[in-house]
Amino acid sequence: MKNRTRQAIIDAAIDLLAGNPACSLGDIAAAAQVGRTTLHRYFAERADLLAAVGAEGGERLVRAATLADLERGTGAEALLRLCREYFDLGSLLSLMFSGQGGECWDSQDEQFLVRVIERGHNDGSIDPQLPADWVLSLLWSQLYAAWAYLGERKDSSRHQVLDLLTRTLANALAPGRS
Amino acid sequence: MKNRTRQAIIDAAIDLLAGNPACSLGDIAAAAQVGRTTLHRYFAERADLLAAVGAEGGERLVRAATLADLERGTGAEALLRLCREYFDLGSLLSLMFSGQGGECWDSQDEQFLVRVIERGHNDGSIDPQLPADWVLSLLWSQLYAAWAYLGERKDSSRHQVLDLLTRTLANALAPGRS
DNA sequence: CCGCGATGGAACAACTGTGTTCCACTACGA
DNA sequence: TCGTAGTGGAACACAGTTGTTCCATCGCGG
Repeated sequence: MKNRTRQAIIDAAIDLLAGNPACSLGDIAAAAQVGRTTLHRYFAERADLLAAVGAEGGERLVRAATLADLERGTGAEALLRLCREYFDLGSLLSLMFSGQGGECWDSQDEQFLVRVIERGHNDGSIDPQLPADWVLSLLWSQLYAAWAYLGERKDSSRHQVLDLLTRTLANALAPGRS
Repeated sequence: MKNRTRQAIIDAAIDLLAGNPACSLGDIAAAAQVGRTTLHRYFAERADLLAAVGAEGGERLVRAATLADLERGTGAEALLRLCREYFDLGSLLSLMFSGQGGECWDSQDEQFLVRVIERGHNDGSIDPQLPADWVLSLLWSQLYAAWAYLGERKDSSRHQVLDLLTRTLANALAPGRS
């Protein structure tokens, strides 16, 4: 099963690189339960593996965005649905946030999200005083915070943390009560 | 001026480590406009430099917390003042957030902040449904987001970004409008 | 049973970062 | 002028990572 092995390597790479972007290929190979030789057989250079990880990450992001059905409801509702889908991406979040997210983040996708936020500006569900790119920064940083929070405190359930995340994010984006 | 050199090295280390926690000592020495030999003369091992950076970071954090005068006003007001002070710490934020913040983060300081947040729970300025440690995660993640946002978009002024940060953080912490 | 694809291990050279030693240079005060 | 503290450069050995080559092993279908 060639694809099997390839996928195992990419999955392990995502997990390890999320925690330590400078981790060695030997560590990744070990985590994937694969010899370092085999890893090099699939990805000749480190850069090749990073590219594959970036591509995989990009796919997962697009898939999550599709699942979120961003056209439906108000801008804020769509963004919160996206937030829930992204939260399920797990350690990929750390990789996008701390690592070189530029590798897999398509500016086309970003433009799409900006339009969703602007929809929220117009329908009154997102404070128009918050620029769209600031809202995106906020989304990513809170996603990362929630993921890290879940990792540190094993006693809180995934659902509880997701609830905190959506509550604070929704509040942060809501227009003032004036 | 021995202290002069030492401080230049630490400052350069904070700036460079914030961007790349795995950067080489040679890079840090160059950024500090100091020979690598001199760097090793002040900090025999890499760990020694990291410890000094941690100590410096801890001092700056405590100083910022003191300036914020956390005993005054409601819990939320105190936290927002702290946020403003922390924002001025600049690249140190990245180091605390992405890097091994555990090096300089004193659990005693953390307990103090937890009490401030609990004060906010009691005086009605912070949503009691948000656990104190989640509020802290939120504070750090939004601080980091704001700092990164400012770094990417040189056209937005420090004041504008700080305004966005305090607005969204204040909203996120506010109790529900029910 | 044989061949073949996939794999893992061992060994290697090249490179980078680290820590050390030694020597030369400069500034400054006695 | 001399001595000394602070510094920088060159060179070295050492360790870890990387990329490569070669060979041995395992499973499976012909």
